[in-house]
Formats: sequence, C-alpha cells, structure tokens
Amino acid sequence: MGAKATTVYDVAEHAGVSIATVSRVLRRPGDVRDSTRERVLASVKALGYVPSASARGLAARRTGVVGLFFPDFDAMRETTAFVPDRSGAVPVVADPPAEDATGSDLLYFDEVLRGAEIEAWRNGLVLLVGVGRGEDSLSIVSDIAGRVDGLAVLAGSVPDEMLEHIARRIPVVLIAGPRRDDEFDHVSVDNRAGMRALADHVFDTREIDGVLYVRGVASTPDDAERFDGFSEALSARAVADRPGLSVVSAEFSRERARVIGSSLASSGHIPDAVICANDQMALGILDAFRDHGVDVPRRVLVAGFDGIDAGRHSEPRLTTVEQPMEDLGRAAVHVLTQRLANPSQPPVTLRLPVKVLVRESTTPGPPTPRG
Amino acid sequence: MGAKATTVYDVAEHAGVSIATVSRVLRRPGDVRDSTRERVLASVKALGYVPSASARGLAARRTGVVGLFFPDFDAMRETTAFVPDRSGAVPVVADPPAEDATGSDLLYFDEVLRGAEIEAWRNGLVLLVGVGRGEDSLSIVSDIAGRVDGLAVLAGSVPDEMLEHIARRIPVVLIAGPRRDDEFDHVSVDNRAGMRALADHVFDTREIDGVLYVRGVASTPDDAERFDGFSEALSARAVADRPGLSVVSAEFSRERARVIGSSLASSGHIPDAVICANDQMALGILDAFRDHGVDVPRRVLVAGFDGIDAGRHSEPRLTTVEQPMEDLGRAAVHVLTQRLANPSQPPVTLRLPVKVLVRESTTPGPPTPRG
DNA sequence: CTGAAAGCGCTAACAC
DNA sequence: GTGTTAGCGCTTTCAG
Repeated sequence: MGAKATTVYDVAEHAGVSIATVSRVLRRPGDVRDSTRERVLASVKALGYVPSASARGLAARRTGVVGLFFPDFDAMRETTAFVPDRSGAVPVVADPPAEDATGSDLLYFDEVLRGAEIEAWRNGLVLLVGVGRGEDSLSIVSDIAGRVDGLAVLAGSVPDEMLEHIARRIPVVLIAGPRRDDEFDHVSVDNRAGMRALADHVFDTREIDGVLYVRGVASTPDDAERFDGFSEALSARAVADRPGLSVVSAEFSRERARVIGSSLASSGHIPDAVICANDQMALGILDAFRDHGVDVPRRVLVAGFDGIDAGRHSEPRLTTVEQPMEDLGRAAVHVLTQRLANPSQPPVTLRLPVKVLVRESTTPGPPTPRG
Repeated sequence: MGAKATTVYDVAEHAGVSIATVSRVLRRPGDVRDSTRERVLASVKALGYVPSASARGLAARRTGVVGLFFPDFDAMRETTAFVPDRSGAVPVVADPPAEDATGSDLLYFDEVLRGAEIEAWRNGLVLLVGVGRGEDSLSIVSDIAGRVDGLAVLAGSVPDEMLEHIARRIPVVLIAGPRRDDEFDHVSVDNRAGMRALADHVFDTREIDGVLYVRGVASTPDDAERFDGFSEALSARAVADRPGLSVVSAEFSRERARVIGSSLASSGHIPDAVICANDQMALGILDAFRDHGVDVPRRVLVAGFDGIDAGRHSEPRLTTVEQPMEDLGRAAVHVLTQRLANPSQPPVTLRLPVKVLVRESTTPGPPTPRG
C-alpha cells in the first residue's frame, strides 16, 4: 500500500518494450502483436500496475467522467460526525407506526443520483458526485468542474455567473427549475402540464362547485408553474360549470396544511375538492379531515403533487402527480453525452412528462380493483 | 463552450505574474501579497479559469477523490435505453395498492451511496461512483482505482486478486460480506448479533414451544451468520424451555415463502413463531397466514431481517432487524480517510451494530401506543 | 514574496 | 508493429 506506485516506465522495462507499447496494449490492444501484448499484460499483472487517470486525463484531454453537483440540503448538514460504535450491543426498540413520514430533499436526490448513475453506466462513463458546502460551494463546484468532461447541476444551486464561468470549459446541463432560454442545456419536469392534467382529472371525476387550491408561500418557480397549470384547467372549462375558486398559501409543510384543513373543517365551509401544490400539504389536509370526520373522497376530493412515498400509504391513499426523478438524472447525463459527442448542437431543453396517479383520495366509487 | 480551456499560463500572463504565483494564489493564498492575489483572482474571473484536476492530481499525487465501486445489479442491467419523450402528454393512470413492494438491491445501494456521500462531504472529499459491467468489471474497477486516493468496494464484487492488485496503489476498504482476516480494511454489519437479539426478543415475548426458521437456499455468508446467531439464541436457553426447532430453506423471495407459509397453514402444523433470514420471506409468510386466517401475532409470531420499507407498511407491521446501510457507507469512507491520514495503521475491521425494531408482528398485547 | 525550472505519468503524432 | 519524443497543466523545490 505504501510503496511508490508502478508506472508505465516500470511496466515497459519489465516487459522489455517502450512505454508507448504499454499504452497501446491498454488502449488499443488490436494494434499490438499478440505475443507482445501478452508479455506486457503479464508485466502489468506482476507489477500490480494501475494506470493513473490523472496522467491519462491530462494527456488525452478527456477524463471519461461526468459530474453531478447538488447543494448541501438541510438533511445533510444536520448529520453528525460519524463515530464508529464498537460496543456491539444490539438495541431492541419499539418502532411505532410513523405518523408523519417526511420525505426529505435527500430522498429525491437519491433518485436523481440513481438515474444519473444508470445512464453514466450505460454510456461507459463514471459519475463524480459533488455536494456543496455553504460558503465553499463555489470553489467546490469549480473543483468538480475541473475533473470532469461535463457537469450536471441542480438548478438554483449555483449562481449563473459561476455556471457561465464553468461552461467556458465544459458543457453544463441544468436539472429541474423553471424553463430558461439561454445557452445551457436543461432538463426539467413539466409542472404546468402535470397540474393541468391533475386538475382536469379532479374536475372530471364529479361535479365540483367549489375548489380550494393550496399553494406554497415562497413562490418558487415550481409553485408558480403548477399554479399556472391549475388556472389553465379552470379557465378551460365552460363558465357554467367552472368551480368557484379559493386559494390559500401555506408553508410547504404537512403541519401547516393540517392547521388550514382543521379551520376549514370546523368552519363548515368545506369545498368539493382540495388541490395542493405538493403532497406534504395534501397529507396535512387529509390528516385534518380525518380528525374532523370529513369523508375523503365522498365529501371532498383531495390531491397533491410530487408522488412521495408517504402518499402511497396514507388513508385514503393520495392521488398525485408523480415526478420522474430518476428520469431527470438519466436525462441530464443523456443530454451531456449528446453534447459531448456534438458540441455545436443548439441548446437542448427536455421537459419530462409527469404522470397522474389516481388513488382513493379522488375515487369516490368502489375501491379500485386489485390487479 | 468550444474554445480551448484557459490554463495557468493564460492567467499568469493576464495578471502579469508567473504560473507559480497563480498556483500559490489558489493553493496557499496566505503566501502571496494581497495586491498580487487580488490581481490574479481578477484574472481568474475574467478568463473563466477552472484548474484542471488531472494536471493537479498528476503533479500533487493526490486527487481528493474517494471511489465507491459496486457491481451491476440486475435492476440496473434490466434498465432500457433512455429515450426522451417529447410528446408532452400526461398519462392519467389508476395506481392500485401495491401488494408486493419488492425492495431491490438498488435500494440498498442508494443508502450506502448516500452514507458515503455524506461522509465524503464532511471530509472535504468528492465521491466517484463506479458500477461494474459484467465482463468489463475488472477493467472498470481498475480504471476507477486509477483516479482516486482510496477505494471502497462492495464485498464480493471484485476478485481478491484484483483487490490485492489495486491495494498496491491505494487503500481499499471492503463493504459488507463476512468477516475476513487479511490486510484489507473492512466494514460490515453484525448479522450474527442481530439475529441473536431478534431471536431472544421473540423467545422472551411469550412461551414458544415450536419455532420455524426460514433460511435462504444459497447459503451466502450473510445467511450463515444469521443462522449462527439464531442457533446461539436457541442453545443459550435452558433445555427445559428451549423451543422445538424446524428449519426450511427457500429462495430469498416473497413468493416462495408464501407457498411455504400456505402449506404450513393448511397442514395445521403451525409453530408458535416463524423467524426468517430476510424480510421478503417474512412478508411472504405473513401473506400466507393472512390468506389462511392465521392470526399474527396472536397465534404465531413472525419476524424478519433487513428492515425493508415494505415491512413498515405490512399488516401487521413486521418486526425486523434494521441494517444500517447508510452507516455502512459512512463507515467505509470514514475508515478510508483514517487510513489515508495514517497509512501504516493495522487493518481496521468495523462491525456495525444493528437494531431490532419491534413491531406488531411480534407484539401480541395491545397495539403499541402512538408516540 | 516571487520566478525559474524540473518533473508528475500518460497519450499521440511521427518516424522507423 | 514498435520506439521516440513532445507536450498535457499543474505543484513544488530552490534561488533570488
């Protein structure tokens, strides 16, 4: 482990050839006579030679690595230092049903990461994952940019100025975030169309006289796009059967939405449908309605957006719009490879289609048959 | 994007200094006069300079990257080529309750990966993720080894011969797998102690006259260690109240276990407890008992091992041993950083403690109060 | 504090 | 087929 690493020179000497031949054996084995190749390979094995990717990358001017950068989410920052537990004791603990499974950002990121990994794998590339760190994020992302042939970045995690800086060296693709018409390649999810389809589904399920739309307080681009989709669905309907609308804004949290749902229920002023800008809030509404004995879906339909896991296990299960996070990751690397192959192509923008998952919270009839 | 990347030379010229000074400004800013530093930084910005990590790695002989290698699981191989869908259509589909959530290997890996990522992040390192590809795995792992300062490898995914080869260049840590007493650092989970604690819990819950242990067919090291733990719990009990034991082997699948559970139920020969070597099988047993109206936990206790998500939502919820996958990833990188800092320390072996999660499938009393 | 110069290990022409 | 020889872009003594 300690000794100096073997290099081409060592192998060349051991095999009695030149360093160029060693290099050839590794890169283009066909260009070398069988007997020489075998001799070199034997030396490689004997010496435990592992080529330095740094040297190769420097000489070849490409690394075969694509990068993925994301900001340090709270969930990551809150982690504590790792301390190995050598006690060997096995705690036996009661694990009560979790009432409020909170889907953290990290979970989403896992999926994006997996998608990127899959697509990198399919293209014979390796993935370098970098995570921001508060103040240092700028130098970190630059550091990563220095080691890869292309970089995928979560939209909003790096200032445009830095992106442009990096883009002078390697192609950059943005993941998620609002549509943008600039030089960058961009993959994102079609929030507007998704919410449009969700709202259409709700309005088509049965007659809706009044609908409540719950959006987030901080009007993020995602939130805005979703609201646009909702409005679109509304105005697409004939005035005669267009539901009366009320809109409320809340933190994107289950707890806050629960409060809203509660006051709604006790006011007696319950709409026929509640559509939320995300699943967390929809689950909060569900919580409140259950507390107050308001029947979902018979009395009121409820729907969310995101497709988090908790919505799959709620009572009733939550109708939602599933975001293809894994595909986002795949698309990002896909676009990167395309651009690497063809640097001069015009900027690519991919809007990935979402999918409406209809579950019991908007299915007043008999339960969906199992299948 | 296309033009040749700017280098230290460009920056040096632009700032009117030598390349050495540019390098210093970036690596040891304190060694440079304020005015010079600012001038250089300005040039960096103006030119969009991003240092090449390849060149740096070559010159500095360290990369600041740690690698994580895992084999290509089926789930990854089954993946199809990514084809961007530009239709924009939003499918609206019924999403019936999933009866058989299958936790794929990929899911585990996600967690290990996340842990590694977290720990790398905490240590100011970047993570390079490589995935094997059938035949090519050997060259891939070697390729990755060439670009990192240390490498974590899923046990069993790389032949020992190759590991030794790589270890001549950089430190290697094995993740999971059976105990091994060799030169490699190793982090794994204490399967034996976990199953021991689980069995003890079951035996202590109430009087057990007969117990069925369901193990896997292919006797993997994990499977063997778990069985050892189980046997240990058994023989630790006084002969008088030692349960009668039967053992059956099955594929590690929910479906197979369901068949076993069915025949058990219809035979009328139902033990007081069924302990399975993994959760999938325990869920299959639960399925069968539900089908046949066998009351869990009142008539028979059921427990599994792994802590997969599906066990959190089953009916009844499944008592299990939770494996700290994320901690495995963290531990691996932790050990790597330790060794990097102190190359001559003796081989480190970390057995991470597991945790028994007691849920309704082994809790005959009133349901656990909510917390 | 700053500059000059010697590599780091490999690839890619270009000769032979 | 195989060897020679320039670099690739950066870090790091060693002078000054």
